[in-house]
Amino acid sequence: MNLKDLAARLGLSQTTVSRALNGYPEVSEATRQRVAAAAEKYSYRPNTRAKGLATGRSMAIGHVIPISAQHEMVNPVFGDFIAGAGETYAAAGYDMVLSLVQDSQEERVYREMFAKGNVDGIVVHAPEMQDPRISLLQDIGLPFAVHGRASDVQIPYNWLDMNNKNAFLRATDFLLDLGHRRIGLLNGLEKMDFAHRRRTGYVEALLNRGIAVDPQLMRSEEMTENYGYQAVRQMMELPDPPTAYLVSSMIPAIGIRRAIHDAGLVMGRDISVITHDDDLSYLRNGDDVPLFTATRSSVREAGQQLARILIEQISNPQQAPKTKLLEAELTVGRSTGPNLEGR
Amino acid sequence: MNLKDLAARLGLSQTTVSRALNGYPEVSEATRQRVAAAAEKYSYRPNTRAKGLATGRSMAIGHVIPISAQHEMVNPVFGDFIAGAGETYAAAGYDMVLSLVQDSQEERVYREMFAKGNVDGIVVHAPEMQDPRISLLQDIGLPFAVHGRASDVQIPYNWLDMNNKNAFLRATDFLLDLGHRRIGLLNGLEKMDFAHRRRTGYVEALLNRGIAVDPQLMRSEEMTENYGYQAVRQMMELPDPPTAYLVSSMIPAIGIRRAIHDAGLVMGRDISVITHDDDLSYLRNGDDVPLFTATRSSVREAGQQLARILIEQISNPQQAPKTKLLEAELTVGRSTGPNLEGR
DNA sequence: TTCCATTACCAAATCGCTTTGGACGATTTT
DNA sequence: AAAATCGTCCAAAGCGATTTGGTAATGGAA
Repeated sequence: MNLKDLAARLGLSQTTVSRALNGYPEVSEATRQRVAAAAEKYSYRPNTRAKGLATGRSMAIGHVIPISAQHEMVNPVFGDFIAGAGETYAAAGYDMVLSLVQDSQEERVYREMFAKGNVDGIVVHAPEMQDPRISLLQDIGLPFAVHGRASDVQIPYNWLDMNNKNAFLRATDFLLDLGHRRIGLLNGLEKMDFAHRRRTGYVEALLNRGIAVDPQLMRSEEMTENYGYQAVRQMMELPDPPTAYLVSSMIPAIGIRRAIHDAGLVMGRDISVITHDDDLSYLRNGDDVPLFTATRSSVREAGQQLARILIEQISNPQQAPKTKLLEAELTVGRSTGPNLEGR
Repeated sequence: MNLKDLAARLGLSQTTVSRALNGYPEVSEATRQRVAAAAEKYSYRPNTRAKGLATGRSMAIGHVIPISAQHEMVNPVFGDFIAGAGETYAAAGYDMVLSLVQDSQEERVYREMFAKGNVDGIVVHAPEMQDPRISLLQDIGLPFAVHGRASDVQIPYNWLDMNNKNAFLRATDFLLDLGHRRIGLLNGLEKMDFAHRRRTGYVEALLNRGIAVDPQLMRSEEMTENYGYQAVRQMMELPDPPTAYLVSSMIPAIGIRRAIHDAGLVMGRDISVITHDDDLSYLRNGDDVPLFTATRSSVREAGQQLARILIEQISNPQQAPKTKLLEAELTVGRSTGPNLEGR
């Protein structure tokens, strides 16, 4: 059933039917009702491509998920983020189109998306410190919003970020207050902007108390379970091993827990752990009492809000870019306790 | 840059330019070269919507991800699956469009997708035993392929599944061979087809050896870490607790490990665990030696292959449906050992 | 030399929608 | 009573591609 058929069946012109369905005023209330009823009856839905061609808009938003050539890893956070974004899109009538792209090909893909015109805007995932994608998108003039920020990019753009620095500063403070002085940092890849900010918070907290930063206690890798395990095993071998660890995600935190257990120690008593918790749906941090002490910020909510920002930008292109900084909350679980060693 | 402009710049008609770019024979080799060069120079890309309108195809494939209203959980497997599918789509020139939908709304969404015509085919995720989506899609005549199967649906359709029954039969046999007689099953939700098949394999293996099936040892829930933990804690309280567990995914397996540790026991010595492992990129089962004994089958590869099946079906609509059954491999890790109790 | 394929191109129709620029009575204003 | 306004509707022109149904020029066969 297309517009032509529907109009014919109603004895009206396509113009009138189209206007009736799209809420234009130059249609009498009576015929509007009649049209709506018929559209319902025949379950008429305007063809997306035709509508897009006529309006110049595609009612779709692109998410380009970078796949690093070396690791071929999909960020586990991603599922929940798009679940959040998807809710917002659905409510606003947008589709979501996904491209998984080798990071070397990203520029080409963005340009193509624009040229082919199959999205009205783009969400940029996993920004690096000096991310070339931002100025690229600015140049080609495709509306976009970034999940995170790029520290070294100065032009204004839409972003939504968690206050990474503050979260890790507070977490480090919390450990320091418990008497810990040797604190291991298991960060994400250092080129990622969030990892850089987290390290900054950690370092600042230490320096505030006059504690030297020991490079041996800082690691930076892709956040797998095994990374958490191996890194802690190794740090435990140090002459003066950490009594506490700060880690960027629940997944390596689970690896840390394994390493602690394997060493015959008890997490929260012998060794403290704080993790960042993205509040993933399948990896809840305990149901009643949180398992890990954690800085928590829902990535799903981030998805919802960022989608909203982008949609606003699209429907109002000359609007100034919007930004939003979410604060993580520190929830105390059973993975932290006072430093029992010496002093 | 659109076709009209490009044609004008070349002093050719739109027809000829279009034909040159799409490889039709009625264009001289010389002009084809000239057109290709100009297209490259101006980085011309045909507008997707216009092309789609003209050809009647959208070059996009829909993935409808069901979100259960109660749990609001995104299946963790999903990220890796679409990473696999995405590779195939990219190579074949298809886009991927995602809809996250409350499961109550699924029928409406499928019908709309068809009516609006914004996908050429659909991948059905997480089929249940008697899944109404399959006959629905058959009815509305939209090509589709299912990741998994629906036991109670008899009509032929495209699917790709892992041999769930056989995997769990072999895993159970493996535990029985090690002398275990009390084996707990931590399954996924029983309404899901895969969970039903896995239980069938488990039950069959037990019955083959004349061992009675104890309902107290079988659980069926959404596969979170906490589920694994709680279920095992509870089963440990039984008068005659299991000496081994079989679990449907790595995530609850991690919870099981935690429960075992918390009880002061050692996994692989005091209690054996076998998990199914979807080979998720961020949750590898150990780097060198597998941590868990596991039945493994790459969900990413499943994505690749299922996408290929669907694309074939789309480009050749009267072709008979294709099916593919993947066998899981049983890899022995450090989570299993002989039953030390009694006998 | 005439006729017929073949080659290489083009004008215009088409896909299904939105939107522009009227048209035509009925009502209100002057 | 004539003019202006308003409320409803419509025909036709886009949007940017593909595709149908041609035409003119060339070369070989009859």
